[in-house]
Amino acid sequence: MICRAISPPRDRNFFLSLIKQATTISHLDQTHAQIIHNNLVTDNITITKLIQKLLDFKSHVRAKLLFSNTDSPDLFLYNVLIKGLRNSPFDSLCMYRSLLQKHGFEPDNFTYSFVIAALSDTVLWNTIISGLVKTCCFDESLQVFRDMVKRTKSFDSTTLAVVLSSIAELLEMKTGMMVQALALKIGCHSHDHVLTCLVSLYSKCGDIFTARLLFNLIGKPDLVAYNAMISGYSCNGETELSVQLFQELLLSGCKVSSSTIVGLIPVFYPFGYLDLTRSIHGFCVKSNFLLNSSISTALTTVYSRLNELELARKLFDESPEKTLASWNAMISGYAQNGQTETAISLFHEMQNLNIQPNPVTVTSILSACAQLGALGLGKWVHDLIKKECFESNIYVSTALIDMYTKCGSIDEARTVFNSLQEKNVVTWNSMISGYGLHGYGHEALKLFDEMLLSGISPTGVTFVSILYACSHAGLVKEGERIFHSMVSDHGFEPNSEHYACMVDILGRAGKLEEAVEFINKMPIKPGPAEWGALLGGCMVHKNSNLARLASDQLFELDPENVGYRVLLSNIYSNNQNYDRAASLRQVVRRKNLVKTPGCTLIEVNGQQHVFTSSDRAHPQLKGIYAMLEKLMGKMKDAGYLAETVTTALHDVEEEEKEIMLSVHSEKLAIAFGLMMSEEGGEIRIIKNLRVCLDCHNFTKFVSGITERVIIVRDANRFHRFENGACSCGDYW
DNA sequence: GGGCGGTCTG
Repeated sequence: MICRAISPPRDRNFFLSLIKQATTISHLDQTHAQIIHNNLVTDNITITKLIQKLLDFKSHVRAKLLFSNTDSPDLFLYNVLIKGLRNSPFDSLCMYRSLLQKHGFEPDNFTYSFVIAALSDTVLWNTIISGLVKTCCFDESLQVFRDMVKRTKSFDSTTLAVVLSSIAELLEMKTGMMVQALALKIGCHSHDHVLTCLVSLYSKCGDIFTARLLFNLIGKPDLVAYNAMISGYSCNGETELSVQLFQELLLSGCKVSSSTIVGLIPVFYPFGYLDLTRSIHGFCVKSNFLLNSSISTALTTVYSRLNELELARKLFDESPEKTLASWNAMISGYAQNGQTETAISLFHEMQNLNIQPNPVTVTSILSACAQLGALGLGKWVHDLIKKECFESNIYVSTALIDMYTKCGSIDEARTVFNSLQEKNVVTWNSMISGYGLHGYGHEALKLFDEMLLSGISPTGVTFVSILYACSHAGLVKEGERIFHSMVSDHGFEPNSEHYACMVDILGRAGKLEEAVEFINKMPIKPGPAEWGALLGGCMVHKNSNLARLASDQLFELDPENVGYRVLLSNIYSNNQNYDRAASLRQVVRRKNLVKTPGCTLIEVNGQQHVFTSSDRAHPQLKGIYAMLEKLMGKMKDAGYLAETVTTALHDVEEEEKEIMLSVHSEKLAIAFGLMMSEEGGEIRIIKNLRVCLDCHNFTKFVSGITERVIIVRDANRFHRFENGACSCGDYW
């Protein structure tokens, strides 16, 4: 077609006018062919005009191709290209760089104005957005992006890729899909890096199916794309597929990177891939990947989650370059597995090495303090948080609330709660369960309503917390109302924990028959939690027949658990059924089941003291026993009778029982607390088991006689003793 | 263009 149009040789002006008049790309094609025919391709003026016209027609690819075939481009041609490519700022900047590097031209004022025009359109915006993403200001980066879309239409694939990674962090699937639509609109949806970001976004939002479809659209996935997909499978619990893709990558002969391994390590639920973790570990040893701190941190984490703390610690100790994340992984590993003292001592070690903690570190330490009841250390950490300005971090403030409620300072917790600008569902849950722990059922219910009003959706945990609060405050009607609203208003399918809470509510309130009926009507098979709750209710209300029913189920479901046998034995003793009580204890002994020994902790001047039953080890023992004797004398005058019958495990002589009871660990701790504190000061103790009836009674008397407030945290809740009464209303 | 560490129930 083109050949037919070729005419005899013409001069440059002729072609310039042809170019100027061209109204379609095909006109330009014809003109281009004639220029080639007339050997005018080396004429910069003609070629420049041609390129300019191509750029006017937005045919950037053709313009760039023509330019790359130009032997000696001059400054003017460069300027034309930089200006014409301003809507593809990346290309525009590439031209500018090539101008400086390849040809050594001095750019003129026009060059600069064109570069700046390109920059202000897109690159400047992209730089700001990616800067925000790099500093984890994801919300702000989205705001800037929205601004950019509003003010200029010139976002490019780089913008979208950066924004998508931000959206993936925020898990805003809907926004992500809108950006995906924009990508389709401007024709960069099929760009590999955009697709890779989309794979990552869909994986993080849990839609692994779509993620895989998008991955399949990438023609020849590079390592980064593979890494996104491998880690996507892994964090969605598709461990086998993750490993499969990893093997595929290895077979393709590709050299994997540290990111590949980090993504592959199964740190997410479901746990239990110990063998796989060991083989990844082995692979890392062979390929020297353990020198990489990210990999050794990820392995430390997964071993911790598998309860393999020794393996985790070995990795941590052998890691040549410990980052803050390595320390945090190890500390949280200990804290989450209940090795709270080790967590704290590792924290102190870190401090001695002058390594500054970050919000992640203090969150774990606060969790350890909460479990331990270490109020002194918790307050010290709170000061540190204020000093370092970590208060705005939602994890930190939530952990702080949890620490204060579990250390008995519910008012402090509420102060922190009120001061927060941002609260998520976990924050609300912590405060609600805190009120439950302290027996403040009505406050918990009020807070629950406030939470719904503020637009936060409750989770399963919220309902456990609120039902638990109802149970500990004897709020049967309210509990039943919440349970029903959970199903009908919030569309939740109750799980075993929720059913157990309801059994607990009914059982504690003495509605034992109703509780049994409730269990029988459950749509799922009742487990240890439900029967255990029933047994607890039977103990409070001294019903040995139903206790028998519950324990038969429990012994079958959980034969190794001693607690249930002890509970049943207490119920028998209580009904003077000493034979049965004794035979149960025989079973415990014969089966070599170990009863958790009771112990009580008290903090004096920031130092923790632990007492066990009939403790003989404490250096101030003499004083403690003297104090105890003095108290007993005064209490007997006031009408105290040891609750031997209901509490003791053994059918021994009355006097002997009394001696046994008198040395329960909480009594020792209270006596010690009285000795060590100022007149009128509060005493706080923490017990690992549920407080027994006698100790509860004892503490009520002590609070009356000594005019002290005594706060006791037991395995279930808080008791605040004041003027001879307890905040639980003898209901626990 | 991708990766590791943190809060709430029983």
